[in-house]
Amino acid sequence: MVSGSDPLIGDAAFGSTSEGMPRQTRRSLPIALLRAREAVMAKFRPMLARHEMNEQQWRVIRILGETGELDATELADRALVLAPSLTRMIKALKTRKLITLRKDKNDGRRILILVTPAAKALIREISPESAAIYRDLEQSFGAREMNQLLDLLEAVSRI
Amino acid sequence: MVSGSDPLIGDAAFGSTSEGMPRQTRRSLPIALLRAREAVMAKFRPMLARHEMNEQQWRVIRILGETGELDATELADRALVLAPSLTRMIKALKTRKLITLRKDKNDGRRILILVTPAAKALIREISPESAAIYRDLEQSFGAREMNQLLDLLEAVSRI
DNA sequence: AAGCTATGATTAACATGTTAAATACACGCC
DNA sequence: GGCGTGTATTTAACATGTTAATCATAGCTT
Repeated sequence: MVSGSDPLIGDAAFGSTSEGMPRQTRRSLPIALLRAREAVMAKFRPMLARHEMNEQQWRVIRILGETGELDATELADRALVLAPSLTRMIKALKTRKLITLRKDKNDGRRILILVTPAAKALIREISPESAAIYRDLEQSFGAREMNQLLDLLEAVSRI
Repeated sequence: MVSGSDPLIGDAAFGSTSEGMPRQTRRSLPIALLRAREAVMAKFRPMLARHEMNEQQWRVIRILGETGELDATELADRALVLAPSLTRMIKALKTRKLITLRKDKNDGRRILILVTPAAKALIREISPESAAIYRDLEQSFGAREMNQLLDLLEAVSRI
C-alpha cells in the first residue's frame, strides 16, 4: 500500500516521449502552451493595463480595427472569445464608446459591430508600444525560432 | 479621412516578420498560442467532463498525485493557477473529498495539501484515457514536431 | 400561411482569471 | 518582549471561461 504522501509511481497520464522516459508535467503540451502564453502575456499586460484594456478587449478592438464591421459570431471566432463573453464585452465597450452597433438589415438576428474613431485613436496609441514589446521578444527569442514556433503552433491548431 | 467601416491600414501592432510583411493577427504569437491551446484542449475536455473535472482541477489533482503533499503557493506555481483561484478550488475539492488539508507545523501561515485515496483512484481512471488522447495527438502531429514544439515553448517560457 | 428546423444572440449559473486589499503568521532588529 | 517588514493565504470585486437553456429570426417544407 502507498502511504498518504507518496506520489503515484511514474506518470502514465500523458504518454511517453520517443526516448521512452515517463513524461513530466513540464513536458505536457497543454501545460507547455499555458506556461508559454503566460510568459508572453506578462510582457504585454502592464502596457495594456495603462490603457485600461485587458487582453481580450484588445484582441476584439484590434480585430475590428483591422477588419472593419463584423457580426458577433465572426468577431468571436476571430478574437477567440466565446459568444457569452463577447455579449458582455460588447456592453462594456459600447459604454466606453469604443464600438457602435447596428442590426443587419438582411438578417435580423445578426448585429454588426464597428469601432468608433475614439477606438481607432486608441489602437494607434497602443500599436507602437505593442510592436516594441514584440520586437524585444523576437530579438531575445530569435526571429528564426519565432517563425518556427509560429509554424508549429499553426500546424497544431489545424489538428 | 477614413470612413467608418474602413479597416486601419496595415498592422503595426505586432511588428513585422523577417520577410518584412505586415503581421496578420494569425501570425501573432499570443493569438497563435491561444489558438493552439484551444485546439489541444478541445481533445481533452470532453473526457475530463465525463469525470466531472475541468482542466484546472485536473492539473491540480494530477500534480498533487505526482508530487505528494505540497503547500498552496508551490501547488499554485506548478499548476499555473493564481492563488485566489486555488483558494476557491481547494474548497470545492475538499468538499468532494479529493484532498485533505493540514497546517504546516513549522510555519503556521502555510497549509499543506494532500490527495485522498479517492483522488488517486480517479487519477488512475483518467490517466490512461488522457494518455490515449495524447498518443493520438502525437501521432497526427508527429513525434518529432511535438518535441520540437515543446522545446520552443520551453525556451519562450524562460524569456 | 403554418409549422419545422437551424442559426445568431442573449441569459443564467457557476468556475476561473485578475488585481488589490486584508489577515495572519514569521522573522529580524531594537 | 515589542515593532516593523516580509510572506502565505484569504477575501473582495469585477471580468472572462464554460455549458446549457432561452429567445428571436431565417429559411425551408408542406
